[in-house]
Amino acid sequence: MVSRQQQAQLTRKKILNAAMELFNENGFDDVRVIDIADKSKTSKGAFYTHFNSKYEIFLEKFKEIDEFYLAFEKQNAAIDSPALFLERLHIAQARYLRDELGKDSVRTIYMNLLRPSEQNFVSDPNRPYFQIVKRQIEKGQHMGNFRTDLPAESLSSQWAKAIRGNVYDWCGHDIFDIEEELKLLMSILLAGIKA
Amino acid sequence: MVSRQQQAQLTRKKILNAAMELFNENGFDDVRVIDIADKSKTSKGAFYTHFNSKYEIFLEKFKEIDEFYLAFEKQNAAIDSPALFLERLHIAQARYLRDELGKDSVRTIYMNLLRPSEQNFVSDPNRPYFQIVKRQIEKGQHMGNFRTDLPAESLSSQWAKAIRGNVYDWCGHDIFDIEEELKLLMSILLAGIKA
DNA sequence: GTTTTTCAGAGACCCCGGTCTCTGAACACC
DNA sequence: GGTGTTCAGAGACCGGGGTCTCTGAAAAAC
Repeated sequence: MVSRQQQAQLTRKKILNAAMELFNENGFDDVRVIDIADKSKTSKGAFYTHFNSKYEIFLEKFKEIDEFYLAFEKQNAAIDSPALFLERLHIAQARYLRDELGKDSVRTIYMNLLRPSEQNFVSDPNRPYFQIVKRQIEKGQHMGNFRTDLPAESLSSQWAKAIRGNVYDWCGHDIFDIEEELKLLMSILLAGIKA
Repeated sequence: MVSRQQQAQLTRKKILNAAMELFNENGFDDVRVIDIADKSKTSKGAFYTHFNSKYEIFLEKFKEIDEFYLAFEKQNAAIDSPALFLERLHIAQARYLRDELGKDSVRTIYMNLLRPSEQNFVSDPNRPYFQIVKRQIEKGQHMGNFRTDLPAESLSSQWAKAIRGNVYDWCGHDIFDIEEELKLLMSILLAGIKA
């Protein structure tokens, strides 16, 4: 017989796999916790011993977005202009949200981030995204391209908020292409942080 | 006996009043539909003949925000500089959200705006807020203060989105003062739309 | 080896938003 | 006034997220 710990880890994995498949097939709202329990041949009890909520397990899907950012930074280290880097980064981000994750998933995340219990991982300043943006803005300041009346810290957090507004609007609407709108927004933001 | 219509209107009003009191006392999440029915001496059936959801009745509270914008515009018609006008408008808005509505209510609205069924009244371009912002930006363009490579329509909608990002972040966090953050954000946005 | 403790997990249960059905009074028509 | 029709409203019911309790096997204690 396997140890209790091993068994538990296996159960966790079965639940996670079943959930991912179901979310991909049907979207967050149309998957019930009981469906996940059935598909993974476990139970609600098992589900809630391993995850705190249906939303929490959904979030697992998004852990990889940080890898996306880190990969982007590595691949584009050669870009010298911070403005250009930021532009490319965010266009890639917009495409990732639109084409990889999908509007519905992003909507689910943005909704649940406002639940009182959740702490907002999206705007956690330790995430790679922030670090990357901040580094680029610092770089731009040192190069004399960006204004220095505000610290890089402030500029980057304001930048990120504005971007989040774009994402929020996009995922709450039926229409409008996130990439096109993003370009407009960035043309204002970039002009706003230039020296 | 009163007419059926009169009776219905009275019921509607009783429900609305009870709901407003309860929401103010306990906040959206801690008020159940059955509480509203009980307090108004009606029933769930009555509630749902007059309102489509618990959220819909909550929104009634916010209809007045449009009056706030119109009142602001009337009172500040003397401000000649569009940049100054926009700054004052949004600071007043931030205070209104923070002090009149409260973070929790704003959070509830921003959450529910992402429900698939809702159409987003917050970013409806016909609302007074947009009209006001757009008019100021047009004015600034005519005065030669603001850039004209993008139409006022675009500039104002990007502006509004960035502002929404600020509100979204604020109501999803425990900390951070919306007014102070807004000033930082606007210092970037204004610089970004200047000629 | 036997007894005690722990703990993953099954599933009955609770809670609450929203729906459905049924009732009785107001209205329309004669 | 009598008869059929409409519709506001009462409240049973449903669906689904999340909780509680109980069980039986693994781990610990002896």
